[in-house]
Amino acid sequence: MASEVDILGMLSVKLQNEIAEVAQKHYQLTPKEVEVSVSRELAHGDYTTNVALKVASKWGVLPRQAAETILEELKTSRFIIRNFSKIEIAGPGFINFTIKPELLLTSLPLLTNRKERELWRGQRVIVEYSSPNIAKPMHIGHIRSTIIGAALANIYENLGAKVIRLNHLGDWGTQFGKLIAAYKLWGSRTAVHKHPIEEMLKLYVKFHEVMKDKPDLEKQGQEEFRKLEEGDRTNKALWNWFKRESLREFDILYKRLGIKFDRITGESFYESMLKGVVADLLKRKIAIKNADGSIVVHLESDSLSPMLVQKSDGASLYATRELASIRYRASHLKPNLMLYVVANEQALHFEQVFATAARANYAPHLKLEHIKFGLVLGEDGQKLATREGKIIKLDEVLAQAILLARQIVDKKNVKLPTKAKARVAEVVGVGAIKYNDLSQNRHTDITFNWDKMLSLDGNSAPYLQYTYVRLKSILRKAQNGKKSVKKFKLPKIGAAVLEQATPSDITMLRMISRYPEAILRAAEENGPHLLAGYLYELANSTNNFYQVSPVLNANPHLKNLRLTLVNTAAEVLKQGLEILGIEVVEQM
RNA sequence: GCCCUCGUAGUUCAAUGGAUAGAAUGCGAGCUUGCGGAGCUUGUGAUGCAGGUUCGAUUCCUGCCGGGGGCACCA
Repeated sequence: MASEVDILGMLSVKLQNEIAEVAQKHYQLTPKEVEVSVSRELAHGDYTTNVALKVASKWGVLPRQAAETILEELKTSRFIIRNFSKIEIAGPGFINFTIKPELLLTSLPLLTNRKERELWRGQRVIVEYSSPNIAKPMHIGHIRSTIIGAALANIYENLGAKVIRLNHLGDWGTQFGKLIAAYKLWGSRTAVHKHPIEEMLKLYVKFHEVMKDKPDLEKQGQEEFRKLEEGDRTNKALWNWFKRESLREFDILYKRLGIKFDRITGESFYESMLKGVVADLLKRKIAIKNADGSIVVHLESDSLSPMLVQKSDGASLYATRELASIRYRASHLKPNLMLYVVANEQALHFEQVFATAARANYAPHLKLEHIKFGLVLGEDGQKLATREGKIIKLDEVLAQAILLARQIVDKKNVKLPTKAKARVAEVVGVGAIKYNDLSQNRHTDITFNWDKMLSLDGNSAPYLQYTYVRLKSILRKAQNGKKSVKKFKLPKIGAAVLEQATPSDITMLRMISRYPEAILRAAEENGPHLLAGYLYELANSTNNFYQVSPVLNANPHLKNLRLTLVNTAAEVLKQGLEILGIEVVEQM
């Protein structure tokens, strides 16, 4: 668990070795029989590095007497004396080591410097996220992939990786045959041009409604897709147009959400490679051809159901395109890790695709990972289905959130210029929506709820943004109108000032110091909520801190210390929120 | 039937196998000096059931119950 990315990590690793050594010496155990695990946490208001000693199966947890023996020896160690202010046995199996605050103080300036923690330097990471279907509105279900994916991309980038952000559009497949068929039957060029996605969705929904009475319609849709895949001019032109119009609408949303991609390539990009993939799988007997002409990969030996890679009419499938994309990306983009940020409902699909890719060796030296997340369910707790037109549109949710934020700004900060108010409403509204998703474990299903989605109190983005604003306000006052905040340089502070520090100062110092660890853990678990949770705790300590500790009116030594804490906390909050894709403002 | 996933205060969510299971919200009680009350302090209240592994289980394993999703010509 411990990695040497920051002062805490370095101390933990050394401590681990130190204790293992002493334990071995006294109890003649081999290194394998000594297991030392390290955890770092803020416990009982006191920041300590906690070491749980577990010595093989011999005694189970370390007995008290053994712990005391080890403790006595450790107390004479120069390393311990230099770095820790307090050591004590704290319950069965636990020895608490309290790190000297001055060590944390000296490492403060390094915290916001990402060069200090580039564990992923030289690695290439592909993050595929958002990936909406063209011709359909982006609904509330797309928000999770978009926001979680963007945050993960930022997290890996912050750790030094070269990140490639991919938007793999759903722009190919039978659904477009259906849309083309529907357009040919009932479509109007002017209507589609006026409200592209809205109109295309209407056509798609109508197609499925009519299909209930006329099952033949389904075949018609499949036929149109087959023609599209064979290069039919009319169909291709229609498809291109649908795609253009859709992207135009998506861009507005992405801009508002502050989401960027390095490549927007869609499934159709791999169209020319599909036949090659199928032929390759057939040739190497990974896939077999059925009597009806369909081609399938049997995965029973991997305890998976078979995966179809070509339909009996010769058309391709989702899985075929996925395999082609893996093959292409592995050889052209050469990533070390590829993350698919896609809903849990596609778990089987990815297991099948990954298993097949492994057999065909399409992704050597490349780790493929499905970052799955729970669905956003309707207020009735049931799945939201596009086909039935039962959706909550993303742009409506955003508009609502911004509106609500605006009402609050108008009330809370009357003096702010109108332009600034609009900006605050935008940043707060969008931030609240994003944070709502990023602050919770991605695995659970979310039941959509307007009130919760639009909540601006408590554990929410506005709370963090507000904390940042308060800190900046203090810094502005501290520099007394001189220059910009950016140029404000804090004087050096010596360790001696810590003698005057209050518990609240030390808690702040310790909270701030945990920042690198939060980013690391978020990457390890592919869970942005771990970073969000940390930032919330930091904001919490901060609000408590300036409630009880005067900054500007403190004596000069304490004032310097506290200004340093305020400045660093503000910087960490800003940077941390930026990694999550949430903006801050200077006043709100 | 098989597979994935979830089950924690009234509600919405946390908790690398570790210490007294944390927050938010709701409801109750407080906070004029000092930098912004979108805040702070404080009370209230929870691990679906039954086994197993372990010194120790919300966490890992097995079974059951319950919610959601998926299981070849949709994506």
